[in-house]
Amino acid sequence: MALQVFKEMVERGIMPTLVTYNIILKGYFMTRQLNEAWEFFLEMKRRKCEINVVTYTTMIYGFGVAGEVKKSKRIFYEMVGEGVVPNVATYNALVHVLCKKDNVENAVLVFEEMVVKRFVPNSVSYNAVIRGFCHAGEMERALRFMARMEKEGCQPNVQMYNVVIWYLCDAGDIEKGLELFEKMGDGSCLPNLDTYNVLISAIFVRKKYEDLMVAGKLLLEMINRGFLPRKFTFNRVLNGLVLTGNQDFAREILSMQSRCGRLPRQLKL
DNA sequence: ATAGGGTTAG
Repeated sequence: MALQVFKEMVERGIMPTLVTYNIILKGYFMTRQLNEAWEFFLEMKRRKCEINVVTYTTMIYGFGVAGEVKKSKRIFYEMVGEGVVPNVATYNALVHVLCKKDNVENAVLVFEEMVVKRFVPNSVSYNAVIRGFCHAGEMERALRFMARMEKEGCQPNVQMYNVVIWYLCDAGDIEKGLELFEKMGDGSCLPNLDTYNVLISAIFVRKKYEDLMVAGKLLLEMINRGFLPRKFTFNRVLNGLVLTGNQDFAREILSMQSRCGRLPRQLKL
């Protein structure tokens, strides 16, 4: 369809620019037509297009996410050889690809190479590596990178916090998850509904009686901050409190219902 | 102008 329009453009004498070509190239990757993408790239070269950093970044990312890491790397080096200078987006694409389809160690090498070459990593760069560490179960290094990110003036966003908190809890370390959660409170990044759901759910995965008061505290806090818990979450925490002998706390949370318009229907105490 | 991130919970 896009190609149809492209043809029409040419027929009507509108000359496609490099931007046109780059968009079409990305289209091939989005429809997983790798061979067509490669052929189109060669055609661009044949037509003496001034292939730029966007073209190469599209190629590196496109082949990489499709699992063709070697090709991705080869294109990166070819680009440098052709005198096209990579930028932060190019490095980010490669780092992302290595995290997802290769391994974190190689991704970190590229990340550090980027820093050595005086490129300033941005939140996208940190996001990729931190997720890579989480996925590899390297939570200590994920946390260290998060600290480094902040030190460099990149404030992690809620989604970033949620991911790391989730992986910490998933590794059974709810304490570390809560620690990170507390850090959000005094920063410029406030927890959202997902943050609370992730933490409360983790408490029910671990099933420790002592944790239930924490779950209750979180539920109360989220309601106070205007986040509406799902019926499932609400009932489950209240049930848990009752079963662990914390009726008073359960009642206190229930009394919130009068103040908040439409809390989920409560259970009978 | 076009490229790089993101879903984690019953």
